[in-house]
Amino acid sequence: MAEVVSILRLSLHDQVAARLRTMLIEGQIAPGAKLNERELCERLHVSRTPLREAIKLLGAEGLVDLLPNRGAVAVKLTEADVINTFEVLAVLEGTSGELAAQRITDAELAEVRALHYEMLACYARRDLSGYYPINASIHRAINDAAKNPVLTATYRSINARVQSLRFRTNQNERKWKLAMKEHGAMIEALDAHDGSGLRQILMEHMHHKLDSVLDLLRAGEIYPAAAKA
Amino acid sequence: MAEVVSILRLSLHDQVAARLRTMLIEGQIAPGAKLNERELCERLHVSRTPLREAIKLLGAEGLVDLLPNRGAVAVKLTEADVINTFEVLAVLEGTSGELAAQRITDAELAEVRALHYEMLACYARRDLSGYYPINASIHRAINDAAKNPVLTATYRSINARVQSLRFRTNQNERKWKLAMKEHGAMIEALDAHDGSGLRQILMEHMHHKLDSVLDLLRAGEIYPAAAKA
DNA sequence: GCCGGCAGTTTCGCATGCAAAATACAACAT
DNA sequence: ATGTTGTATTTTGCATGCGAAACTGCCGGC
Repeated sequence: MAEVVSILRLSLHDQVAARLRTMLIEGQIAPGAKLNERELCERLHVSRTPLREAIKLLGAEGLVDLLPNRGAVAVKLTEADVINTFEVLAVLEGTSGELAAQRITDAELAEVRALHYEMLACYARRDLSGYYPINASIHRAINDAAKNPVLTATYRSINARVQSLRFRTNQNERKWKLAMKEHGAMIEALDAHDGSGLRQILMEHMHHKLDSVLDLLRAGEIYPAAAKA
Repeated sequence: MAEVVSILRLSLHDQVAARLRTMLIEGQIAPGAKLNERELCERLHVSRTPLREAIKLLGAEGLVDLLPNRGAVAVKLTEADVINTFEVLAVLEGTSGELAAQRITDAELAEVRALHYEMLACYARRDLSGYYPINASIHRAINDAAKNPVLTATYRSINARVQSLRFRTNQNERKWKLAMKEHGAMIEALDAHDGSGLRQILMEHMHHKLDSVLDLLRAGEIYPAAAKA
């Protein structure tokens, strides 16, 4: 009945996986919640086969836990999980930076710089909703400049697991200002093609982000009692 | 009719995935080969549903390429793919070492040392088939000592993609000797809890391994014409 | 002689049906 | 009242069926 958008140049299970991923990241499916097949079938207007295939995919991506004969639940990260995940993310992000500083082209650098200024504009206006996507674009651009698809894919996949948390951290003024300072240093390091410098900056940047996320977690704003399913 | 081993405490699609993974890694399914559903169904004595779910999983793991409406093919890594993969692996392995040096317990260290001597014994006898699993155990032990399950899982997953290549590199004497020397340095670094030192050693170790694999690739012993599907 | 279109066959993707496992609930015994 | 057990319902897992897309070989046109 509803508007069935039918750009069927993508296989159904991929579309389903994408929708579920969004729902998980945006918290429409709460952490720890059970993924009921029948219910999701109705909500997404698909049959169980493609849905099950999509769920298997998300399981491999680490967004849901697959319990044998008991279905799937949205992962509920413990504090330790978050710390471990960020530990890996920091390394990957740092590596991206190191390689990007060595391999970035002038055109790419110009684009990163442009995005940087756009982001500063949002910061000046304290426009959070404009800020987020631009910030993400910058990090993606650096990642791309590293010219290593394996690295990019790995980072994306692991990042997706904590994206729902990162999504919700509302910058306080002090941290936001610090982040902007760090971003300025990133541009300088890229300019100088200073790999190890950029590496350091990005790893620190990620550690600060971890702090924000942990604050949020400890405040219990995500879910009251943190215990892994 | 055949002996259907039925330790059905594991879901079928997981068993299928495990078997396929082994077949891919050991080269029973050649790189670039098409995975025919019906054929595999018969060979593995399962129906298409669990098989398809398993294939989706391997797709997410990066062991097969999923072509929409055209099934799946075993990945055929180009030289660039291999280089990119090892670039990431080197970083992850290096990070494992860095963290392990900081976090390893005395008991774990003792075990690594024991494995190290076992490996040296195999080297002295030039016993390759004994050498490989012990070598793998050492790297796994270091990985575990890093106490970061996310890191371990990520490493495992990416490593699986090139495992089939690593499997086949037959050490020449010079490289083998060098590897032993590096392994000695690893133990020293672990002993000294020298994180950045171990990190360096492991990254170099991986780069040497990359060289071996690339030699093999260029010699065309894996597949004649290297071209990604 | 070569290229483009057209059936036949194969292979894939999705829907559905059925059986087994897990869960929920209730009645019973202690 | 509580713990236990037996039963009903839900939910998952696997098999199969059907429609559609892609590959094969062939024929005719240029």
